[in-house]
This record gives sequence, structure tokens and C-alpha cells, in this order.
Amino acid sequence: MGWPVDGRHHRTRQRRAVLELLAETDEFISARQVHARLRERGSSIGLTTVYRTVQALADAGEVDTVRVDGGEQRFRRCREERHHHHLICRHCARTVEVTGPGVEAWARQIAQVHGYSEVNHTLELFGTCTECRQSG
Amino acid sequence: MGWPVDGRHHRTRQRRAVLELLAETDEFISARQVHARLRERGSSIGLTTVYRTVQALADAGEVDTVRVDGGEQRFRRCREERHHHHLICRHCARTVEVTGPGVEAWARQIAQVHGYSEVNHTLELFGTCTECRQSG
DNA sequence: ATGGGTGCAAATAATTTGCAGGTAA
DNA sequence: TTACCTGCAAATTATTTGCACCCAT
Repeated sequence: MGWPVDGRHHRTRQRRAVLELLAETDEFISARQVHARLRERGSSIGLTTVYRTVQALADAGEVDTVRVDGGEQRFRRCREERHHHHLICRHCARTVEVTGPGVEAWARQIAQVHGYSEVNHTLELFGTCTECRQSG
Repeated sequence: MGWPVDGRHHRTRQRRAVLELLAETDEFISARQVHARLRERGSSIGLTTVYRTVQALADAGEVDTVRVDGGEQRFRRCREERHHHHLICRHCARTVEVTGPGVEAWARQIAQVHGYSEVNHTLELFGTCTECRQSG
């Protein structure tokens, strides 16, 4: 919950590194990418630790996640506090956070009509960004 | 494309079996589940063939797919011709097809504002259905 | 001290691919 | 015939876990 600062968790070099990398990265990246980028810049860290760290951050709601085609999970630190969605470039993964005005209310209503409770939803937009369209 | 009836593809016992099972199944099921259910009812079929068949159907747009938490992919034959979304029970996978009136237009507009082209979106609702709430 | 953290190697899990036959058209 | 199809075994890919050791508190 209170991760990454909460009494029972240690502030280690590895976790700081992952957090820093995510803080300066604007696209959704996979655990393996986090691992690779950290190694490139000389930071010694194990892939296992990266997996554990990003997963913990996701569980704590500190980062958003999406599943891409191959079933791979990708992570991104959220800027918005409030609930929001993402517009993601399918080529470079450049991401914009957007909010869906009617969506939340619509979802609640639809769920109620069909007798479903405790609803939540996933909504992601995929497209080709300006730069990728030009270079593609 | 024109799958499952299109000149260059054979109508085999295995494909018919997968198609039939999907036709009578109302929840999203995984390739492994398709395989298991077919075997239960005595139909001999290889897991590989199931994977290839459901994937082909998905590519052809004959079935919808969602990714569940573990990254596993699940398939379901769509009833609706038009574009639609799903309200899925997170316990039993019972599914209802729903349409999001404003969502499509909203998505197009958001994408345009940010300069993204060729947009599509994924939108799924997850909740607990009436029956599962009572028995749970 | 000591309980959480780390990372290697091995285990899982989902899905794909190589290849030697089968079979629909 | 002749593509296309099937299925086993082996390979891939993403992610998790066992475990001995390390370190932040």
C-alpha cells in the first residue's frame, strides 16, 4: 500500500533505480525493458528483482499497466491521480493520459442493468502518433 | 478473411468441432479449455490444432478475444455483427455484449486532438454477476 | 540481530514451431 | 495429385519460485 515508503519495506539501490527509470520514462515499458535500460546505464540489477518491483508498484497502484499483444505486461508511472485512460501509439508506445467523461457513468449504469456488481473497466486507445506516421 | 468457408481452407472434423463448441459456449474460454471440453466429449483433437484454429478465427474477426490477468487469451464467438464491448463476470466469465454509444465518437475525437491516426480501442467491463454474488 | 531483499538457477505457463505424416478438394 | 491440415515433441517467451546469501533498519 504505502509503497515505496512504508516502514516495513527497505529503500534499496535497486528499487530506487527502477523508480527513477519509470519516473523519467514516458511510454509503457516491459519489465525486461526496464532491466535492459538499467543495465545499459551501468546499474547492476537482476531481472527477478525488476519483475518483483514493478509488480509491487502495480499492486500498490503506483504505476498503470497494459497487456500488449503477445500477452506481455507493460508498466508506466501515472501522472494523473484520478482514474484515467491511455492513448497509446502502437509503434513507439508514446502515451497520453486522457479521461473519459461519460464512460465511467455509462459503465456503472450498464452493469446495474445487467445485475453485475463491483464493476471496473479497462479502456485503452491505440493509434499511430504523428511522428510514427511520418517516419513510417 | 472468408474463414471458415473460403476455397483455400479445408473443412475438417477438428475445425468443425471447435466452431461448434464456441457456438454453444456463452463465456470467454481459453484454448486449453476448448481442448479439454472437446476431449471430455470424446472428440480427439490436438492442443496445437485448437490454438491454431481459435487464433485463425480471431484473426478473421469471427471471435472476440480478451486477455485475462495471467496474460492468458480467451475467445468467444460474437453474436453482434456491429462493433461492441463486453460485460464479463470475473468469477464465472458469464458475458453480456453491450454497445457504448458515446465511446466510439469520444475515442475518435480524443485521438484527433492528440494527432493519433488509425485509432481503435479496447473496452471491457468486469464485475460480479448475480449468481456468483449469491453463491460467493 | 533479523526480517525483508536480492539474484541465480530451475520451475511454470501460455503459446509457437519443426517436421513427418494424413486428408480434403 | 497437391495443397493444406494435424499433432507430437521440442522450442520460445513471459513470469514465478526455491533457496542461500546480503543488507537496510
